[in-house]
Amino acid sequence: MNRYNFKTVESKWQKKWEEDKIFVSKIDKNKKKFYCLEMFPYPSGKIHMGHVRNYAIGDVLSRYKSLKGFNVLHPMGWDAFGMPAENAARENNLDPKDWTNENINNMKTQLKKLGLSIDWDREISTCSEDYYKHQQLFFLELLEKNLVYRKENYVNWDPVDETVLANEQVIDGKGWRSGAVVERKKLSQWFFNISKFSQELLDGLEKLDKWPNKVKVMQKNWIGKSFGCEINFDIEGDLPIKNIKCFTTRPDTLFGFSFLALSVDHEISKFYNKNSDFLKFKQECSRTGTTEEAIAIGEKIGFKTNLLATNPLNPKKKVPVYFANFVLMDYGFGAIFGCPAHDQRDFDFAKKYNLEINTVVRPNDKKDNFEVSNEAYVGQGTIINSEFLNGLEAPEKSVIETINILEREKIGKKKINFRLKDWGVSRQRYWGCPIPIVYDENGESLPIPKNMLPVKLPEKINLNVKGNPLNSQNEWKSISIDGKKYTRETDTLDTFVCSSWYYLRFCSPKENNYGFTKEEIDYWMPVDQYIGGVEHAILHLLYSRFFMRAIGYKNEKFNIDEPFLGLFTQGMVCHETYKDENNNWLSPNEIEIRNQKYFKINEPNSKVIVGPSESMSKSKKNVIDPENIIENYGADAVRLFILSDSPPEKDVQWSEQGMVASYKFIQKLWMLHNKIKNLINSKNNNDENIEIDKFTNQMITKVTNNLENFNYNVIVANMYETYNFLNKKIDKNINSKTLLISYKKILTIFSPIIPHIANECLKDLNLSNEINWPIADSKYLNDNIVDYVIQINGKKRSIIKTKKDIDQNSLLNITKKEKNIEKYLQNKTIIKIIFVKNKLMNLLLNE
RNA sequence: GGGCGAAUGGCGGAACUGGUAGACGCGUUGGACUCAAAAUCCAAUGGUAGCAAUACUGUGAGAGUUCGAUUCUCUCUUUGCCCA
Repeated sequence: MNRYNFKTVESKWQKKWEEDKIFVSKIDKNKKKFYCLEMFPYPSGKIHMGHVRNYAIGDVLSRYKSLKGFNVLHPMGWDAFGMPAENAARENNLDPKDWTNENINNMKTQLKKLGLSIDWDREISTCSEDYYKHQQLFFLELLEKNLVYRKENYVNWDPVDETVLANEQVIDGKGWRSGAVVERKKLSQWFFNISKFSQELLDGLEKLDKWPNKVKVMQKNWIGKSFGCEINFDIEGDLPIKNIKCFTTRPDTLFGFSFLALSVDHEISKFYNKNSDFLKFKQECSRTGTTEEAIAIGEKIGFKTNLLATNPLNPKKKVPVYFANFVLMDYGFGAIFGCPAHDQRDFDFAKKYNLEINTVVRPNDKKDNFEVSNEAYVGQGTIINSEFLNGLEAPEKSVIETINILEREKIGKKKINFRLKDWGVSRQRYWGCPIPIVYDENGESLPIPKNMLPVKLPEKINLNVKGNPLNSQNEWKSISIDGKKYTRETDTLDTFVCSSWYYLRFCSPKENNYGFTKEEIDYWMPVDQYIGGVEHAILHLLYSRFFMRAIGYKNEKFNIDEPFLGLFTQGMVCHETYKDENNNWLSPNEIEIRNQKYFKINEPNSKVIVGPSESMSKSKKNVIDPENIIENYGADAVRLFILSDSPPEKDVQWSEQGMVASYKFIQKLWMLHNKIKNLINSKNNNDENIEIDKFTNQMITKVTNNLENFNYNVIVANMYETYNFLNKKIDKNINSKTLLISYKKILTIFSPIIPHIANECLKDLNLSNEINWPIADSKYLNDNIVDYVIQINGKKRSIIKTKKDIDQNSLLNITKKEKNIEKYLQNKTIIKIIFVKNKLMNLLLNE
């Protein structure tokens, strides 16, 4: 018997699958389709353990569905545009395209070594012209449908790098790379009108019953529908301003109105553009962040104007108007009415500027003379001090009632507000999809004629310039259309645009005229199971859901609204963290463990501080490279381990010991296989061994259920159980025919997890043809002997093996003779019997 | 601060619709093989008491519903994620 050589076996099968085009998918209308998609990777250079886990999960599902007879689409591609390529290219004086393509080749080789059942014929890369030219056409289509527009917007501007920063690139108000203080700058940018679909995107969530609830809740909160009212406040003062509009969700607290606050970007600010105090104030505001969090924590500051606002419900009352740093132009109308007693931000502001704090809601357990003191009261209660609103239940009834009054008096209007803002898609970067727009000499924008697409990205250009490298490409920038000269748009599209429709492209990867064909998406779409990290729970998924609606908008031929029928979010791969005595991170391969003590390798006196297990990251050095692991232990063992230790939706701890155990288990399977093979070849004709049939059929049921519910870690346990069972039984005399039939089924049900060795074993016994997912035979599922749990007063006292479907009295008679039960029954009477058929009998005795 | 989850041996985790808690793996301990070690194999392994049969106890804490609760309800504690 030879030792199992995973290297030869795995590469043999991977080669065979590729040569036989096993995973190449074609439309087959006689078969039910199954579209399994994992989030495609960014080609950073190497795969990491997170990829291994993600793709292992998807591969198990794909292989299972194939065996079940589905026509499976399981493609892979590359999210290949984006900043890392541009940065890496700049640092190493390379071309982003070369860098990216090299990484793709490298990662593809690595992925192939995992033995994934991927249809590589459908491979796509978002940075290839073949892909982005269709995206440019989509852009123009959306523009025609008025779903794309251009507007001025504030961005985080790094004055040293002369570049726009994403929010997460601003750290403590400074650029992540240059360290320069970030400024707010107004830039003209392109926007997708996602907010047009706010309500639809919210309603669509209801249908997604195969999505994790938490993701739906996150999306719902992100869309942030709120019910309220816009109110027009009359203004008096030294400016030609008659009124200001505010949005509020709490119009019922209007009698507590004590100031009106404006965003520094409010249109009224134009009257203060020459006021140096105001400009100074504005500067100060831009320093405190604009995130909602920064506003909640930060100090509330204001700039007082000479304007007065009138309370529409109480016209005698006039209150000051301020500019304030906690009012955002993005929300409502960039103006709020301040009610300090019932909003904490307003409260902080009022305290600072000595403004009135008028209580208008009391908690239900307080009296009408209740007054807010140390903090705003935002809970439920009853309206007080508000004339005709007094006594209303707040906020439910009082809000509706107040809106009715305001509408009747023509002071305000009911309004639904969404937190979801339009999607800014302009990026001042080179390595992205060019926006197919040109400008005439007046700066008016014009779409590029469709027959002039694609707008190709210029290649091999100098990236070591400040700002967007495309800006200095004068030759590329100038273009003539119908003899007239224009300048190209130099912004490129956010990479989220690329990933908003790639799943359509997988249906028609080679189609040249359009992003997809109707026939192909009608067959394959929607994605039946989408698998990826929860970090994309909001943006990527929301943008994709929007993009389908946008393509389908005013387009009768396209009627997909939800691209992903099922969603599964897998957990992260974690590892312990290590530091030396100087607080420097250490990587796991700088560590050795002896007698449960940690040292630096070859330094027995060194100190290593073991930190908590955290998700693998380069910065903490707690990274395990999949390439080495696959090399040392093989793909089957890695797949087995990465799926074994935790449920797929939860984080998993990487453990070297666990990895070794999985490797050893693969070896043990091979030894068991050889034992089984010998037995089968011995042509043993003993009586059929029912036990093995029973076990196999019950296992089929278990594994099938576990697959359907993503309990992949339990399937690994089922595999060990099966091994333990067979390893024990195999020494006895078993009918070789029965064994062969069961063994084939067993290998089949575990093959999605460990495809190489499973196929090798099947092949070794000439079982390779016609492999289908086995169906459990119900005659083996229902035992005619069952274990009855016998309880006395609710406590388990015995287990009785008996015939199935026995009646209560017969069971009671058997029970009474049971040795361990007799003693409990002495001198007691049974006052009640609870009898659960084929499960349990509980005897209640008097005391 | 708000929303959504989670809490089970030394560790990772099982337990179908309320019905044998701890499957399976890791680790640990003991044994076999070996001159020895590694590897492998066998056995034990929630806690307490006991030679044992067995008994008591036990799923973050406290209550409740129930013949019966890891599972359902309420309160609390800790913790994770998301939004702030």
